[in-house]
Amino acid sequence: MEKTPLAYSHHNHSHCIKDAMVSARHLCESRGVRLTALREQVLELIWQNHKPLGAYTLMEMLASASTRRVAPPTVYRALDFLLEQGLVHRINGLNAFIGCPSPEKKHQSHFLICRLCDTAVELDNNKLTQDIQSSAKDAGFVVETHSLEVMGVCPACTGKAHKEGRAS
Amino acid sequence: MEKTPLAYSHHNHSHCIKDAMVSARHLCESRGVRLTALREQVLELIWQNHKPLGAYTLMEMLASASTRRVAPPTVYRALDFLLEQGLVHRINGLNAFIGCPSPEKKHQSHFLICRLCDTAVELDNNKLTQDIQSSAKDAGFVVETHSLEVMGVCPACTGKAHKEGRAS
DNA sequence: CAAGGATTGTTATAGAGTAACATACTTGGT
DNA sequence: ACCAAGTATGTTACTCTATAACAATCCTTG
Repeated sequence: MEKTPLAYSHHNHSHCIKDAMVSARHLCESRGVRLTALREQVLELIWQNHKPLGAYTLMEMLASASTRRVAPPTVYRALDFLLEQGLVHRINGLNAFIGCPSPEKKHQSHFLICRLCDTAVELDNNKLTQDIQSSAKDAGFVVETHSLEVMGVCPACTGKAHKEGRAS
Repeated sequence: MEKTPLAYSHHNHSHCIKDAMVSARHLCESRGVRLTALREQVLELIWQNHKPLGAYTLMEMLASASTRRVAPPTVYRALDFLLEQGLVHRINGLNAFIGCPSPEKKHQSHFLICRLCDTAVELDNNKLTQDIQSSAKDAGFVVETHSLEVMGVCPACTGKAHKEGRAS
């Protein structure tokens, strides 16, 4: 327990959002792809907090933000774009999506997902990626992508549980 | 590339099935849980090959095997039981289920999933589990379970691709 | 054999994702 | 400025995955 990820502590989350939006705009510009109003809006909604959001939740958020009704393809197409550009990741175990904190560099996603508060933190652990690749290679397998999802309890929730334990 | 998993080579698959069924029966007996006819049938269907099967595919197989119609809850309940007992695993990335080759020992599931032939092989790599746990621990996270799904091309399909490459 | 729990059947519905086609918006060439 | 082609979005309908709720049936075990 050395460098606790930001998501686990109180922090000015508007910075997270702003940073994500700024780098998304830069990234899309430099790649010559269009970060349209809709895509930007979806990305911003996803970044509202550090918890993965389902496509249908996003759909409702979009709908309530704009009076008009929003159908599934609208949000799925935006998500497809954001996934392609590496701006968001999909968490298979939850059928949900979360913003990527480092979209500029291609990487495999490793997540710590808290059972209690739903917060999902992306690990940036290159050694793990290499361990996984070498494990697969030992079996003669050619790796293209991989996904690692770790379920458990985050440090913030562990702390709360301790306090409650003492109080009761 | 040392010990190629069995699933990648030609093998007498009836042995795989029989082994799985025998150990499932032993396991359930020793645990005092009931491996009913339905559950046994679902497990046997799952073991038809080394490819993950979706719940609805299993449903159709059940239906066509028994004239009567089979509804989703029937197969999902059997799958829930088999999952609880560790007799099958769920592959989140595919919404599919596959038999566990070593149900007697509790473990985290690591899969190599071939994009070309769909074969999914379970790795038995304790070191990887420990690496993942220590990575999570560094972030102050208490691990309960994890799932690792590696996508790519299996050695059998890599071989075929090479042959085709030469031929054309 | 009766009572209680576990298992399965049945109907309906929720949740996640996509196909197909219509409409609108950009953009580059003339 | 205008048109054509490509890109993006709207709309409708549908498929696939999974579960809720309740009824009927099947074990046990006293």
